[in-house]
Amino acid sequence: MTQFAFGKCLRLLKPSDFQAIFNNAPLRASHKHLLVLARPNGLDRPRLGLVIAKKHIRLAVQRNRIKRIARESFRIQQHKLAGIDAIVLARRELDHFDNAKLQQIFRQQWRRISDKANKHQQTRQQEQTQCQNSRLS
RNA sequence: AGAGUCGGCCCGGCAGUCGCUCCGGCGUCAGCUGCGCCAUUCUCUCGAGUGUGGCGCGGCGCGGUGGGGAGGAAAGUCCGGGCUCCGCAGGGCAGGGCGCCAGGUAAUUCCUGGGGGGCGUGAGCCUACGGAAAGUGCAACAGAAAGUAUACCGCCAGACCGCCUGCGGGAGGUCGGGUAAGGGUGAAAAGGUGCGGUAAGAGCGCACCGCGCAGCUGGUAACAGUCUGCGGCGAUGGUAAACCCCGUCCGGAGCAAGACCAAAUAGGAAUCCAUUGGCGUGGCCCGCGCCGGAUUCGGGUAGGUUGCUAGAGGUGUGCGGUGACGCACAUCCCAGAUGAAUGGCUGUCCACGACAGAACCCGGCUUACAGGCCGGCUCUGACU
RNA sequence: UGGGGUGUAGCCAAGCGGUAAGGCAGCGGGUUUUGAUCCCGUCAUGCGAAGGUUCGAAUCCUUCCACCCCAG
Repeated sequence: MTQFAFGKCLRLLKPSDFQAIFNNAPLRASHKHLLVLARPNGLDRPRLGLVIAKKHIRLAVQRNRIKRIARESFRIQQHKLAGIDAIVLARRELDHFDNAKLQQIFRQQWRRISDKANKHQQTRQQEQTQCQNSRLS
């Protein structure tokens, strides 16, 4: 089952990678205890970054747990998110959910991101075709 | 059996499946890259540069495979070290820590053993426990008086004043005295109990207890004593987590320390000479560095590599020691990430799983915490 | 991860061994026809929490808790 691997090429590794998404994130999915920012990266694979602040999630054990669940969920869903860079930001009280509930929340957010990504791509294609049409006419 | 106390150990187990990270070894048809050799193209200053191809070796990546992968507190950062840089970490001042004694240790404010004091029937537990006769200070309010102690009420005899009288004296007032037994205040008022003593009282005297000083004995010492002698004890009140004194220890920063490779960008950097002045450096001074002159060419931001885990290491046995611990031998290698791994899901078993996540490494302390296992000892009850 | 700092009423704060100033806000009353101004009074069960030293602690000591700042 090699297609579900989650190596270093599927993660955001540099501060510049993170900064690029914070500066321009056309795809957003918000939840009461969670925020996902994303943008197309022009690659054939998705990449994930995690920002779990100590200010919001106090205990290191809880921060680790949230990161594990987020990565696991991303790993399962990676084929629906191809070509997208995503950052997950934790908000306050995200550690109040158990593992099953967290997985459910993440699955929901990934679906919303992939839907928006498809729509975004369509609109861009439409814009391009419109441009071409207008130029033709 | 119940209650208690001290010490040691464990931190869900098993199976399946999908992942992460490090290490070893294997493969690599195709991918990226370094080095060497060979062949060859072009250039010319004719033995160098450049391009292409082949072979070999290596690295990255990829694919199998084997193995390792959080804690007793990984936490708080309260102490102590190692390590690294600041020239050496040296002298003085300032500042700070510690504080019964002896030992252990790399070191400590830690640990072990001992002493004093307190708690408990006991096993045991707790203990910032040097000095107040070096000096300075503090004690609000209350109280007569709060440190060279003190006379408010009271008690006592005396002198004087007038009053009553059964002429013995009695009650009252004033005056200057005696007194620390009694009352009252306070957190605290300066030995206790008893007998004697006295005008009333008082270590004023005596007995016992307590206290102080000196000696002797025991102990390395702290200290102890049915020991001896001396002192009536207003000697020497409390407070040093008040200043302080005495003894003892401490240079400063911290792996984001530091070292190396290096796009970009800027014009400086290194060595030697000079040491008056200016600037800088750990809190300050001594000290040290820079600014000046001469000579020589490299410098180091993004990013990467390293530091980075074999250590005051674990386990076992023997020996020394009351013990902390030390010595010897054998044996084992047991996380090393870096946008940051050590996990998800399913099934199953049970005592239904607490507190909680390594970030340079150790030794302690403190705080959080569901439960389980083992051993020593004490008390109470029953039976033999 | 390392280094440093701060907690006193709803807010801003002084005090740093002897019964917690002051200002703003709030509440009650007075002045005024009413309001503003002004005047008077009131508001901390105890100084982030728990122990300890002391006769006495916001203050001194110890251990915790919360918040903030600095360094890639």
